[in-house]
Amino acid sequence: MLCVVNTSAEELRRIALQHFARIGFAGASLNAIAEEAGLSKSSVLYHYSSKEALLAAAVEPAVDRLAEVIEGFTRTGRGAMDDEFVQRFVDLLLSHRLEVHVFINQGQSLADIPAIQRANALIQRLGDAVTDHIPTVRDRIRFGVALGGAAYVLVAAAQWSSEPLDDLDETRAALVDTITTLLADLPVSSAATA
Amino acid sequence: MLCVVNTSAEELRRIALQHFARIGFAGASLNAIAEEAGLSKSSVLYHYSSKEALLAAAVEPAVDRLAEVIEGFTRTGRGAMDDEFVQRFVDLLLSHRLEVHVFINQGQSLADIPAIQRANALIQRLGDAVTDHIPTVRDRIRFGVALGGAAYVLVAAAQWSSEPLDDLDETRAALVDTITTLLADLPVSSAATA
DNA sequence: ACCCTACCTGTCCGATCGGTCAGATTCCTG
DNA sequence: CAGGAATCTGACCGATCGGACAGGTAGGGT
Repeated sequence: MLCVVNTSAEELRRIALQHFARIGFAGASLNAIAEEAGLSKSSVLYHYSSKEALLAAAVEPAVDRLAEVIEGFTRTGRGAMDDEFVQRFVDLLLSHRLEVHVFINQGQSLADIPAIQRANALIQRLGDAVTDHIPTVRDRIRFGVALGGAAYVLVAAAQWSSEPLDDLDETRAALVDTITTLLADLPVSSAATA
Repeated sequence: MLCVVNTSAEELRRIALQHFARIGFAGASLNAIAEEAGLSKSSVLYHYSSKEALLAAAVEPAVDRLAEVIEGFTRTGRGAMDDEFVQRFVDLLLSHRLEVHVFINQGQSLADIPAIQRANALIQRLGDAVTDHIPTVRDRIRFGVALGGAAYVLVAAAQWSSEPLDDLDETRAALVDTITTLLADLPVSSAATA
């Protein structure tokens, strides 16, 4: 026990996250995860008491970051739809795209897992805040396309392209630019492009 | 055999599609699908020879439509990024959002199924066409956010909201408007907003 | 009446699932 | 060196998976 953070546990978390994102939580098997990590299924269940615990450990850091971002948005009210929120959101996607992909696409079927439940509540809160501030269907869809599309692009890039993020800074800038463009006309984003 | 299209088979297709979209193909069980349809697992395997065949039947019509839309886009070349393509795409999403959700999010893990393979090839072809016509990373991401975001919004609406599409016409108009806005600056869409 | 087809079912099978447990191995610490 | 915690493993369990198979039932055409 020399390491502060166990290397096997951390590698398992990484591999498991890829499996959960690729074939879904229900479809992923502890055996396959263990095999890719060079361990046995028993060793996986030694580091994480259950499959659900493994999922929780895999997504929890991302949920914490999401909580910070969304809380920073809802706390300051409607004036918060500025460049800072967009940049925080894009950075969250860039550093935790697999986790976001998991609780975006499997959030409903995994609602009984506390960590996922927390993520669902956060997204729900963001949606409610948007619904309150943005009255028209058009603007609400614009908001959804902006944030959802950004999330999709990163996941799709990871799926269909061999080298998705070779130019990370340019990708980040392009995402911020795109979202800002879509949110510029929204009533809630008076200071967006200023 | 009075019906031209078997009612049980069609209802199974519908229910199975919901299960595949919600918990993934690997996680969905024939038992659960059969139970929701009021049948036994054996009856499911009578109408569809295997689980994969059920998936293929569930997504195949949507893949056919996708082929038409993408073929119409790539055939006419770069000038095709007009309102007509956007409208066709939005209509495809509105009428087949569950199917699109399936082969967008599980296309890689289900690549050995012919129908999914066909969908993957189509999306790949669309991506290649975009990559050829759109040189800069910024514009490519803009394109991905537009189409991916539109797909995401409909799926997310189905997941988080109880009544997602009460105002279908307005939703359609808003999606077309949003995508057109994002694609207006792209070099390939000279006739987009004209 | 007959059969034939469509439709549905229960039973059984091998494989795999997540999870438990007892024991082996390693490795730091005193 | 001794000992104890940390790590890892194989054997095993009940449950469930997709699928094969034989049989049962209802209806329509001859």
